[in-house]
Amino acid sequence: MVKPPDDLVAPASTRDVIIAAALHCFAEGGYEGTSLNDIAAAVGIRRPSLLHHFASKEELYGEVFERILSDFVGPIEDAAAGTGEGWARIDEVLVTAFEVCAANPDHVRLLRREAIDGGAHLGIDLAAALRPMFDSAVAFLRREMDAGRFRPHDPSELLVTGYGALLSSFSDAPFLAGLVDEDPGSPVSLQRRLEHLREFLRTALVDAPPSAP
Amino acid sequence: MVKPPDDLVAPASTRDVIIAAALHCFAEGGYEGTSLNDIAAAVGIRRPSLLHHFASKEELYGEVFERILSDFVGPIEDAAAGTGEGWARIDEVLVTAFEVCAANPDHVRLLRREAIDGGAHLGIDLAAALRPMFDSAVAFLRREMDAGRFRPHDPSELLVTGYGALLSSFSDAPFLAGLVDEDPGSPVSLQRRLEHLREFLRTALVDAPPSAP
DNA sequence: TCCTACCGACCTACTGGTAGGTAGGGAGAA
DNA sequence: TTCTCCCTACCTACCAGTAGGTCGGTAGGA
Repeated sequence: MVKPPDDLVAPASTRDVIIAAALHCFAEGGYEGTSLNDIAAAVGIRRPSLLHHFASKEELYGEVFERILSDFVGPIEDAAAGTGEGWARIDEVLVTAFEVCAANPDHVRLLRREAIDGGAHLGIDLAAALRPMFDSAVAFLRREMDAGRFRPHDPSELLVTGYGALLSSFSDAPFLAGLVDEDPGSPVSLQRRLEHLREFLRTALVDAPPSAP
Repeated sequence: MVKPPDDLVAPASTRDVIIAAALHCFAEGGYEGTSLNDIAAAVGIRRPSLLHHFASKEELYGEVFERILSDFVGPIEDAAAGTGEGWARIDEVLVTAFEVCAANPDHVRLLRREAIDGGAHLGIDLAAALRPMFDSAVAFLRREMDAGRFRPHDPSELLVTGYGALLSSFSDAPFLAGLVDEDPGSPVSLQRRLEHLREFLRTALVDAPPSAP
């Protein structure tokens, strides 16, 4: 439970290696589709050794999710905690969120799996964890719309739309790769996707495009 | 493989009942998270009886997916096969797709699961099945943009965005229900969501809103 | 008399988890 | 220094439970 302070000294503790391997396996195959043997094999140890570090599969999954919330959702929350106004603020959060997603595709996939399973899978209440960020985003959007800086939309609908548009291109990447003749994870593809999302959202939100041809 | 003609006579053949139950179970728990016992219990028979109708779990899953493609993707393809022009055509497809999703939330969830798993899970190549529709949609969008009826966007990026925005609100419904204080499946909620998607897409695509206040 | 639909009993493989044991490193005492 | 003690990390062997799938048999309608 309590993290020992030797985390600072050890370069990569076995626990961390296990969590990283488990995150990848769970993202790949889901909770039910991943056996403790799979994870142990990825680490290079036997299952009982793995269970020496984590009391149960469920507990391991919980820690994996803590990791996701801290090093994936965290940076996005930080960016969202800014104080900017208007489109610039949205843009900053969008770019940050996109970069975090691009840097951690496994995180996105597992997050998505959890969302599909209801977000309250195993002692995890994803919605409750994300709700503060969601609510403040709604408040921000409403304020900006009232101030006339954004076109009027339903703020929470808008967020759901953005959420879906952003996450889907990462969580469904292997599928989408079969629709377009390109690796969605390639730099050029990512760059194009980000620019599209920014331009698309800006067009929908801001009254007049600043420099449309 | 070949559907027997007695489908026409029987009001609901055991096969169909099994497929329907399996679709629900798979949507709920995923392929790995669903046992044949679960499905058999939902139907009201024993596992061996179920395996009398389908040779294996994998074959059953395949037939479930055929069902999804035929009675879920099919109607959307039909709507997309129209000959309209400009926003009206997009709108028609969007509304149809939305209604199909709303009427078959299990289908959406299972489709989403499959997309996350890569779309080529068990002899199913989802991307290949959807690709013709996708390609013709890209061609349509490109044509309309070239004709100046839509703002310029990358057509395939636009489709991915729309795909994500539309499907996510259904596939992640149980999670999103925890973000907003409302059942996303309620009629009023669905209506608002659809109107938002239409308005949002129209704003982004069409140069000037036809009747903005 | 078949044939279809169904069932109980059984099989093997694998699941999460436990029991018990061992190698090795550090601390302390002689 | 060396012997002992203990603790951590890991192992093999095993457990009960459940997975998908097979076998042999039966009830009942055509």
